[in-house]
Amino acid sequence: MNDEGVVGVAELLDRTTAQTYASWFRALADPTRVQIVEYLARQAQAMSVREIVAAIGLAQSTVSQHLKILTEVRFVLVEPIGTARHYRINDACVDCFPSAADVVMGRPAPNPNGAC
Amino acid sequence: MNDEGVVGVAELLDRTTAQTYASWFRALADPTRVQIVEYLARQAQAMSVREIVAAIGLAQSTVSQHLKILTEVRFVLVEPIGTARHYRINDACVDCFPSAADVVMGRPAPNPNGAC
DNA sequence: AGGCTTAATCGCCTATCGGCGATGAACGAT
DNA sequence: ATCGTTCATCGCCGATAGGCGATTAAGCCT
Repeated sequence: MNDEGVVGVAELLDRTTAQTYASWFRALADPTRVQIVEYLARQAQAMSVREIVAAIGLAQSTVSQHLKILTEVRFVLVEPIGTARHYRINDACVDCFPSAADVVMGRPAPNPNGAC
Repeated sequence: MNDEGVVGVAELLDRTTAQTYASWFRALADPTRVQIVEYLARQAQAMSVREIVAAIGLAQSTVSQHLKILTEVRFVLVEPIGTARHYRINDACVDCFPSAADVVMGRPAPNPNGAC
């Protein structure tokens, strides 16, 4: 038995789109980053790294690394204030964050490196 | 300078909830799994592993591993048919897949191991 | 200038991930 | 009983991720 009994020929979702989706989801695929995002969202103003470190309870270098990942997908925004840097949630990116339904419908993924 | 100039005291999102969120997002944090999900969603009936392997173009063991990860969060469902196993999308899980807004609002995460 | 604070970066370590081929279990057909 | 098919699992490998401490750079304040 070796036929090609495929129903719909069904091209695969192109790899680039799949990778873009994956990079979005990877940003929230770590519990620490989930905590950081939820924490930042609950703050009225932008927070310094020192404050975030105090809240999260991990080393400053670790938190800094997570913040870098989150800013790379524009999930959080930075504003330099003197020697400090203030981080805050990017509400636009929260809105355009893809859903599973987007994946399932094969919708084009929002570009994490461009404007949301 | 060492005061606690925090605005809202702001408890951290509990680690268990954060981990549940992370495991949801991790399921779609790989481009191959995104392709598998999108492919399955576009099929009328459930597909055998052999068919999925043919579509994806990776080794059978690799695809099998990805399917295991996707079934663990109930993202896809399995039905054994003789010696084969037929996989299909779990529409309920697609619907309850968390959004970034859910994380930001600190909503309780849907349980990936229970019913969706 | 010198010292303090803040935060990014570097190097290291361990754990996990994603790929593979090989093996083996389960089942249908002969 | 034996063979073929289907698929999960195992062991291996290189690459990546996540944690840490130490270092470095950049501002501020005396």
